Amino acid sequence: MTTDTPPGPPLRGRVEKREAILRAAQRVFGAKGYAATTMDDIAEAAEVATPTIYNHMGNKEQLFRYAIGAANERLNARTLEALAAFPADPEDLREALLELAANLTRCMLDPDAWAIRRLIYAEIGRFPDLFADTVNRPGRDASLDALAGRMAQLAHAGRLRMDDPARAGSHFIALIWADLDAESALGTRPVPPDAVRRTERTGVDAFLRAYAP
Amino acid sequence: MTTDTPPGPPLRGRVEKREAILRAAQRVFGAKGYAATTMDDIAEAAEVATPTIYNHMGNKEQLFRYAIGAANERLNARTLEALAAFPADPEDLREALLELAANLTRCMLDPDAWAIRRLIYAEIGRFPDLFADTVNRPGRDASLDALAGRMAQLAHAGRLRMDDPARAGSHFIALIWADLDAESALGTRPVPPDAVRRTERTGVDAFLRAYAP
Amino acid sequence: MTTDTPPGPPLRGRVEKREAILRAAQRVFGAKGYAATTMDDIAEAAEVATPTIYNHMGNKEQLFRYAIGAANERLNARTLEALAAFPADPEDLREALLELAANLTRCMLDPDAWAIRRLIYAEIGRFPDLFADTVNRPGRDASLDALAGRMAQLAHAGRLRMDDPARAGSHFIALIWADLDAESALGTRPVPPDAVRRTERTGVDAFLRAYAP
Amino acid sequence: MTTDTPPGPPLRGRVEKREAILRAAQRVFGAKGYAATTMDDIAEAAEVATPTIYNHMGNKEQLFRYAIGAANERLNARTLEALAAFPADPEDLREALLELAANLTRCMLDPDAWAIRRLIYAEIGRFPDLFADTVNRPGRDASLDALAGRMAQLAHAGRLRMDDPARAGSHFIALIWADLDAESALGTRPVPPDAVRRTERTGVDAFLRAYAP
DNA sequence: TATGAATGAGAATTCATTCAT
DNA sequence: CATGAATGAATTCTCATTCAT
Repeated sequence: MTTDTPPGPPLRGRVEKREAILRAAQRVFGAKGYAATTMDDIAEAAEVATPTIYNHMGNKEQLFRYAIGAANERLNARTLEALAAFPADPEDLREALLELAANLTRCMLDPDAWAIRRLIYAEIGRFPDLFADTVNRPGRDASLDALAGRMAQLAHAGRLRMDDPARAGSHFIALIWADLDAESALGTRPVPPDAVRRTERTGVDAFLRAYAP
Repeated sequence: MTTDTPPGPPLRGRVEKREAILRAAQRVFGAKGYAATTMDDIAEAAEVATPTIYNHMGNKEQLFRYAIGAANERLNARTLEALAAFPADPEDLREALLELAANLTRCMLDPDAWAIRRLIYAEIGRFPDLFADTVNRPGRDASLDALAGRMAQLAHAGRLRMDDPARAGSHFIALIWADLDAESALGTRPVPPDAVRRTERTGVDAFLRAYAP
Repeated sequence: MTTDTPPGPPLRGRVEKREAILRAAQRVFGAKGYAATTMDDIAEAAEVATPTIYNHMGNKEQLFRYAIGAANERLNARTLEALAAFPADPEDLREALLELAANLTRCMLDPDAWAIRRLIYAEIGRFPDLFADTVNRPGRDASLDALAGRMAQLAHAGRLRMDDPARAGSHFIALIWADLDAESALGTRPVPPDAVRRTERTGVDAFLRAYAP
Repeated sequence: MTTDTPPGPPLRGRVEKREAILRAAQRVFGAKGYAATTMDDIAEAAEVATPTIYNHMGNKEQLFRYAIGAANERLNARTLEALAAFPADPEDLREALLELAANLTRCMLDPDAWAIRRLIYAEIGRFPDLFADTVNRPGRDASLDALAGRMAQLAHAGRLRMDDPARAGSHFIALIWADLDAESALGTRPVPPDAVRRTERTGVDAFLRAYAP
């Protein structure tokens, strides 16, 4: 075949290299923060020459945005998955909520999730739109909406009682998370599984006391 | 009289210089993050020559620790104050909890508090002991202990019912804070006061439903 | 049929590509100087891929030489043309010299000519042979020789009086050019036509006073 | 005298360092051009650490402007000196003009002068104001004004005849310079002294023929 | 003690050039 | 041949830190 300009994504060539760069960037940025991470660090981690990063990503800031965006997408997908697994009309509500809580804390305690969260906290000053555009909008909002939907279903089914399903969702998250952030020293210290379980259980129970009909 | 501070805004004595450096460091670190802040930035903000900072603080890392420590102390004092203001045996429990909630969120939404929180999130990777030694131990723990004490008092007085006062305190904080972090875009966006009030109110009410006898 | 040149302004054949590269190189080198010009700049201006330049021209230095050479050739041709247009035995000598002066200054004030002149000034340090081999020899020398020939003719015809026709030619050029270089800010500022005319006229008149019999 | 600056010229003070940097910059820029000169080159030539250059000069462009400005000043001073040495009412006009011519060509053929001239030609594209602000205004204009003044004096004394002294000055310069630029290959090749003398002499003679009363 | 000046060690980014197709 | 991708080697500029006063 002659060359008939391969149609499709304009970004051509070694897609694998692009992927490797993004993965490496997530890893290194997550470990060292934005400013302390050098492009050479990432190049080395990705096993690529430094200029290759510039060819693919433009500059450090762009790379950061791409990396955050990609990581966030991955993480949000897992959160939505956890929510999707929640049964429409659970037989044992407490049991179902406990499992949901376990799934959610697992997502939130994941080292990658912590890394991203720390990065966003750290850099929101210099990337003010990052939170709104990249993180909150497509990620957190979607998850909270989905959770609110579940809450509304439960209310409609008479299993819970609430005025504002979105608020109930927030409260659910707040209660099962409680002070796990402090316990894990912002993700830098593993939390013993039974401490997590206990936090989830007491959270779910408080939630049920507050929202059971 | 030792120091005859020359009139006007001019050069200060010894201790005042140290104070000025610490204040400047809190301000600049808080605004730009650790790595993006230069010693010259701080020197300029403190109206001091750069080597003076080294004379007083040793090096950048030390300065950071001192600055975080000082800021944290100030912030914690205010939190403890808020807790101390809680009446021992409130007449109207809901009213008292609402006021406590308002005091606590005021502390937590304070721009300085956000700046410190962001810094700690950002740098905990490179200052692993910072959280444990400087922040959590003398600060958060004290506050949570004080709150737990209040909860225990209320339980003992039969106003609330709970197994674990510390946990109840965590739940209280969690509920009145709910998603104020997202609402304020991690402290980079002001939250309308009535949104804060609503969050506090729904939080307090959920708490009361969960913990009232 | 090997090439099925896609329609539009598309890829050219072999020689046209070489031409396009040379033209682009003259343009870009002329605008930005040697060191500040990147091969990618030229590739983009020539609508060619960068390696194609290497295929055709070897390397940056070679390309520079080729480009300077080609531009110089073009410019010199125009100068020689102007000289050729000078009548062998002009009726009105002053008129004829004025026209010659106008033709020559037009060549010398041409933006392309300025660009090349600036380039040569700039790079003669790093391309010492450039001036001798590429510019002076086939270009300037030829023009000055031709001008000297004209002068000799005029002397022989008794219209002018001189010892050294080459020197007279230099003086002619010098006088009609006078400080047009400064007036045009080395070619970066247009000179009003009547200022040019005045310079030519006063130059020609001084020349005639100096060289008329 | 407190400080007896350690022996030799090794460690300098403050102003001396600035001077050394400027001298080195003139030398290196003059030899290699703006873009091809690195700050490290200059630092090495000045026996200074690279950041010291930034402390003193800001950045490369600033340094270039300072260097050009300083060199230009020096050169112009010498040109004005040459003009000042011209006698108010010379006994032998031709002799005086020959001496002036010799002084002027000496200034103009000076390697430093050539270096600056080449730099300005080279960089006027990227420093459009350089010529107008730094070079032409305080330098060339002053010299040409002074020369025009001399011409006017000579005209007033009846030694020369002219309409426009400034133009006569330009013509003088043009004639005594003639094609010395080409002869010296833009300053990269020494011109034998007697070739210079001959150019001056023929120039002065042509000038006298054109402007003698 | 406080400071203006100096510097060694990087860091982001660019560029001429070469592969592999 | 032409080209998209890749890279080693700079280059400008910054910064924490130290001297010398």
